[in-house]
Amino acid sequence: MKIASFNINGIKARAGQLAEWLAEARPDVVALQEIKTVDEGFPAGPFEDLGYRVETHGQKSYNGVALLSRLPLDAISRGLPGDDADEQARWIEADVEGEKGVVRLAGLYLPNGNPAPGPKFDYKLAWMERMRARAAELRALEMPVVMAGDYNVIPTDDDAARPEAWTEDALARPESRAAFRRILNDGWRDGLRERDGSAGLYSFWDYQAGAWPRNNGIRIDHLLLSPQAADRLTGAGIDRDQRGRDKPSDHVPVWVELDL
DNA sequence: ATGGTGGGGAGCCCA
Repeated sequence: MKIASFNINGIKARAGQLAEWLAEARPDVVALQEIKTVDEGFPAGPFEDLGYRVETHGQKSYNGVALLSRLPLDAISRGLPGDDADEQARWIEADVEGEKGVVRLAGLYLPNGNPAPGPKFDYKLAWMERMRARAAELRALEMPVVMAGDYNVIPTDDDAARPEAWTEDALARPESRAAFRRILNDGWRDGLRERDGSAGLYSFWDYQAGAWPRNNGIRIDHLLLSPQAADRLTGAGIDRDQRGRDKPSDHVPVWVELDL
């Protein structure tokens, strides 16, 4: 089972590129972030034509996540538990039925948190603690679970071309890295790192200041695996070439392959 | 130090 994550930065602007990438890469299921539309505005047709079922958790203008799957989905749920007053659409879950077994998949768009310090940074850290609580519940299922998405966290200095430029940024501040490590330390594995190391592998290049031609990238899109998922890991990768296309997202797809 | 580029959707907010 090939599971991917892709922050498409606006599905309406990216439907064509996404459909072409799906036809080439043929992931079984994709977690999308920043669809930036309400559910009714999501252009599902092109993806359904490619055999994908579309499940959205949308929001007007900002955020919004979705799952696209050509395998059966079950037990779909929307929203990160732990704060009924939180209206930001950043979390969606489903069971994905593979040939050899079921994977619980969470697609997530973790808050950016800039400027830090400030209320947005406080929201990010509080959201990460809520995520940690949900992750603990998922891990207790003792089944293959994948949490895939834009984490907006640069885990270590190896995950940035210019780490010194990010030291004060919400993506790399010690509090953000510590919160990410706390989740990992509860028993999750970083799929990209697990496979063949990840130093110098990036998933995001800013639109500004020539970040892409200079390869001034960062790795902030991650797939965290429960132990039962990690035991089935057979491959992982980043589809870096997508960043060089016309009108690209500032993120590229990241993926893992599981024997399931 | 500053400003540089995008998406969404209608004047800025967000990244």
